[in-house]
Amino acid sequence: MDGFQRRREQKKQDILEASINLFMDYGIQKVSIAEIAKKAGVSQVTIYNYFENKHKLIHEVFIYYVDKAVENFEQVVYSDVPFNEKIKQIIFNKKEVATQINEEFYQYLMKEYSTEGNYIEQVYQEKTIPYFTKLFKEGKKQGYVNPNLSNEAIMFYIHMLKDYIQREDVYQNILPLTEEITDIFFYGTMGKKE
Amino acid sequence: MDGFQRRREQKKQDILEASINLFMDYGIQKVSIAEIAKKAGVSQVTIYNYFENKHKLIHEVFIYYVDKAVENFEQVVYSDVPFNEKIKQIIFNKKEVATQINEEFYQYLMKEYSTEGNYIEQVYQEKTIPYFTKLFKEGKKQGYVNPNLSNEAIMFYIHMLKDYIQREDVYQNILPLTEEITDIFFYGTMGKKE
Amino acid sequence: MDGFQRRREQKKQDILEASINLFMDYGIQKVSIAEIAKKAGVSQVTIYNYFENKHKLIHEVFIYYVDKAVENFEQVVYSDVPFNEKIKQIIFNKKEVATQINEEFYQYLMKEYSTEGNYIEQVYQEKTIPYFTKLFKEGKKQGYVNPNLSNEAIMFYIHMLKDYIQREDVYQNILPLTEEITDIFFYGTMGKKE
Amino acid sequence: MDGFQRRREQKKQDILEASINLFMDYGIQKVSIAEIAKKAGVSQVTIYNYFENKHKLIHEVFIYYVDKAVENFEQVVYSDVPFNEKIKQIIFNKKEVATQINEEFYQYLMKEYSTEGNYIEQVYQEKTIPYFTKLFKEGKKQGYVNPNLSNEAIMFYIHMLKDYIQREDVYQNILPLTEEITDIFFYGTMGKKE
DNA sequence: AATGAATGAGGGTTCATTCAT
DNA sequence: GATGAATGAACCCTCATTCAT
Repeated sequence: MDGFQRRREQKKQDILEASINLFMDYGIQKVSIAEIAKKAGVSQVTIYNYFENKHKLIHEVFIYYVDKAVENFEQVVYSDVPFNEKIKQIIFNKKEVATQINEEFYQYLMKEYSTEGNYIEQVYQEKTIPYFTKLFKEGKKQGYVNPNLSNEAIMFYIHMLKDYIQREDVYQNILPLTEEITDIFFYGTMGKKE
Repeated sequence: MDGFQRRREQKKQDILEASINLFMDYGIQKVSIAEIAKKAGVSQVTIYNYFENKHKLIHEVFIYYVDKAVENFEQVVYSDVPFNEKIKQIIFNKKEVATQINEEFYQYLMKEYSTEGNYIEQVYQEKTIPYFTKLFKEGKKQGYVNPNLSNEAIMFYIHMLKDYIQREDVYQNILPLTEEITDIFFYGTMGKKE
Repeated sequence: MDGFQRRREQKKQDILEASINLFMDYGIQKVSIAEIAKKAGVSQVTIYNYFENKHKLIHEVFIYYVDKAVENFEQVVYSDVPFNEKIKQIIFNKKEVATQINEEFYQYLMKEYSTEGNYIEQVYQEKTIPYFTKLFKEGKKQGYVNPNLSNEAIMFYIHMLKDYIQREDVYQNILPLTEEITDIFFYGTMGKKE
Repeated sequence: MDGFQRRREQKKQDILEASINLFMDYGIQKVSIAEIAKKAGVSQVTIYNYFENKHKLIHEVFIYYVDKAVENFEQVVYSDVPFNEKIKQIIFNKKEVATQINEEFYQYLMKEYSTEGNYIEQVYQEKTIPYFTKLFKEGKKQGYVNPNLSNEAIMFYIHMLKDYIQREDVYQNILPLTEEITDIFFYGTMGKKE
């Protein structure tokens, strides 16, 4: 990649990063192209040169985000720590984008167009589910997961925890509860067997 | 309340109902005053006569929504069924608005202004927490809740489940998992003690 | 029609008139909604309140224009003057909009959308052609039209003359040639039979 | 002309050809510099290197077009066929650009600036009119043109026919009428003398 | 109190043109 | 001389809000 290419790629990254940050802070619809342009330090038209229109930009931000999330997930799954540690990391590692998508993102895209849903579905089938399967097999072997439970149900719980905790308004308040929350995840409200 | 008053009150209700429905379906920002007016069968200006501006309208919709939710919650708590049934009802009774607010609502209001947060906080302190406390005491007595767990942690789980399941895109897919999900809530991923 | 209705109708007319004048002078694409608004003495948004979008406005201007033209044509056909006089009037009466549409109008609409074409076609079948038929029968009886000629060919000539002469840049220059032009129409370049 | 010069000249031609084709198909205003650049296989800036700005480009396209038209006209006039054949060729030979300019071209340039008008006027005085004079003298000698008619009037007819028939929307529909149309041109609506 | 009509401000997008390499 | 990248200005359109009746 020559200098031109590299600078072009860099600028694209800048715009994507500016977008993602603003979207996270203010939601998608509230953020205008003008704002993104300002934050990325380019003119509005430059954004159009790279992304054609706002929806295409959102789409690429979305892909960028999903890919980063999956990559992150992969790393944790293949890391060398016990099962319960992995779960904790998956659930609580904020900013290290999630296996599940931020709600407004998701809902926005689901309602407006369906292409994005396909991408998510595909990534899901090809990557997320296999990782989870591997993970749960491990969990069962280590005795953390009841073999009678379906993978779906556990995945649901993990997604939910991860997604919910990611919420700006939630994260702040539950940090002191981290231990208890993981405990409930493993042992339920009834508590540990002795 | 005389005829005038009553008709006035009725119209206000109509507007609130129209608003809440549209907000749920399309999100707050996508819904224009014109659309609300049309759905409520009044002119735009009438909305302004009752609510001053869009933000005030949202605010009142919000109050309306929270009050309804709390009322609902109260009923379940005081109903005559075992603890685990109550929990199931709280978590899975869709449409019977929640103890927790729809995310976009919340985020929107949190970001824009802080007044609403105070109201929620107040309702929380005065109503929601006491109900939960009563509920958990019951749960502990019936053996469903480990006495060592803090109320906060359990409330966190209930809120999360309720809120997450309320999501349009989620609800459809997890209905068959209902039983398993409640099981995990009570017994954790490790499963029942025998 | 009450005062409200009348004023509304009046304003709509104002906008249509402003549009048609500007379109005639500068072409359709060069004219912005802002300019029309200014000329009609209303705000841009008012135009949108009446016409939804620019294309719909153009469409209505178009209908307005075609209808006026046909009406005009009808009057001439049913008037009480000899055939050759009628032809002269049809061809040379400028501003009294034509049986045929201004080119840019036509081309623009033909290219962009096809609905308008249908309307023209319809008016053509239902009104213009019958009037022409009547007119030519008269012309043949009065000896101005060779019975061997098809109506289509004569209509072509009339349309052409009318349309061409309507052109801003042409009209000015051919006024002194009026007589000769009508002569050529009736007698050809070869000239009168004696 | 050396290699450099020649390649330069070639590129200019490419741009002019690309422009003229696009202008004919979509009208002047609808065609962007970007589109021309793409069709000509050069960068936008290259166009600016050759033509300074869009208006200058249009101007040169215009000259190019007029010159080609006159050249074409000249060929027909000096060809070795009878008068009526020449007329037919002038009028119906589509694509072989005309003695008269395409309307949008003309109107656009007339309205925007006046320089182009001068060029046309000049070509007109120096070339077109002399050719026509020669042509009509021939026509009169061969008995096709009434000697009492002014050259202006006949020129008007020819221009009009040529220009009108060039129109995309017209050309398609009048092909079957070719014979009749030429007949009317020579003999008028009253028909041939016997 | 209620409405139809009107508007200023702002958003997404396009385009002729210039900058930097 | 040629290009990819960048831009200011303008355009169509929407929306919360106000005016006039």
